[in-house]
Amino acid sequence: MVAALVRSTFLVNAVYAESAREHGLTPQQGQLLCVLMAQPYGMSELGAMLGLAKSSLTGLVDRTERNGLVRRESDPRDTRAVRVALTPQGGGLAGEFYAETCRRVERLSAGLDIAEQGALADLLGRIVLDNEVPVVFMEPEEGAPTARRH
Amino acid sequence: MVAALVRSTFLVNAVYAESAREHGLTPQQGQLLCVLMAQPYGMSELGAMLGLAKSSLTGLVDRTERNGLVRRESDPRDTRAVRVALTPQGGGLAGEFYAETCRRVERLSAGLDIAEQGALADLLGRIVLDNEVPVVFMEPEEGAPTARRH
DNA sequence: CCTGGTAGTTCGCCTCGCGAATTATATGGG
DNA sequence: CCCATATAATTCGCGAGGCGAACTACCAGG
Repeated sequence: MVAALVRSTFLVNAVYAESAREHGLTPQQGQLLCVLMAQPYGMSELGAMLGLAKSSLTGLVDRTERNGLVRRESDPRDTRAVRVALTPQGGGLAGEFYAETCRRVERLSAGLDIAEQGALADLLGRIVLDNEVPVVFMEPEEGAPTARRH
Repeated sequence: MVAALVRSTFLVNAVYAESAREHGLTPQQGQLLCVLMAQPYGMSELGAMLGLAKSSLTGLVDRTERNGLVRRESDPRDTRAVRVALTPQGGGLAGEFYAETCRRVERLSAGLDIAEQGALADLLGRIVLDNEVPVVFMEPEEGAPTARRH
């Protein structure tokens, strides 16, 4: 089991990275865009979600901002804080990247029938829930009652 | 399904990276050690297996060698070539890292019963097989199916 | 106020990954 | 036998990514 999980991880990683590359993104920048599709977040929140140190986040947002995909907005409630939001361009790219990545990941399981895909989704979904994985790649609103807000 | 797969990928990644870190390894160096547990390989073979460009491999092996975990041996059959092998120290560390990582990944699925773990292993195993084997179906470029070059 | 916590940034250091150019060796055809 | 070409690795320069420590600016509670 472990081996299959780890190997599928490398497989999905490779697919994710390639999809990002073809959209002119690094995997990290792609991940950032996907997280921000839901809503803007502060730097600290992003750091927690992506599992990065604050200083790493600063650099990532810097580079992504330099590419025009993301914008730092000042938080009216707290002068210190910053809200990172998608620019229109970033939003468009995020949508395309997300959709294309989904298509490719879906293609990986083309050898499974519908029931098996459902079973896989259920099992992995439970692992993800049990381990409290941050929402780095959200569900587009399929039937999974995975209501977890922050 | 896609979302659960992607999110579990990030989860396993994080576990892998943390296990590596606690063994004094980067994830890449850990991966290199794990590959070499089976047998020594040439640089080109390693590049294909890990999905890295030659120049990236040189650096990775340099750093890992500098840490005393790996050794370049000259190939008697081909003076140009090099065989990368684990040092005794590297072999020991590889074993520990591998075992500990397995333990942690296993722990991720602690919420599933034995039958469910079996089902998950089966489904993921099929995905891995379906997508990793087909060296067959490839023609447009020089690219291999699982190791993507450009 | 001032004091302690919080939000982000900056800095220096390293790892990683790539492509292009380079070196050295193999090998096959003429 | 020799040269042309292919192959195995390395080197170089560049940029992305990640970290911890130190720093700045601001919030809040007393």
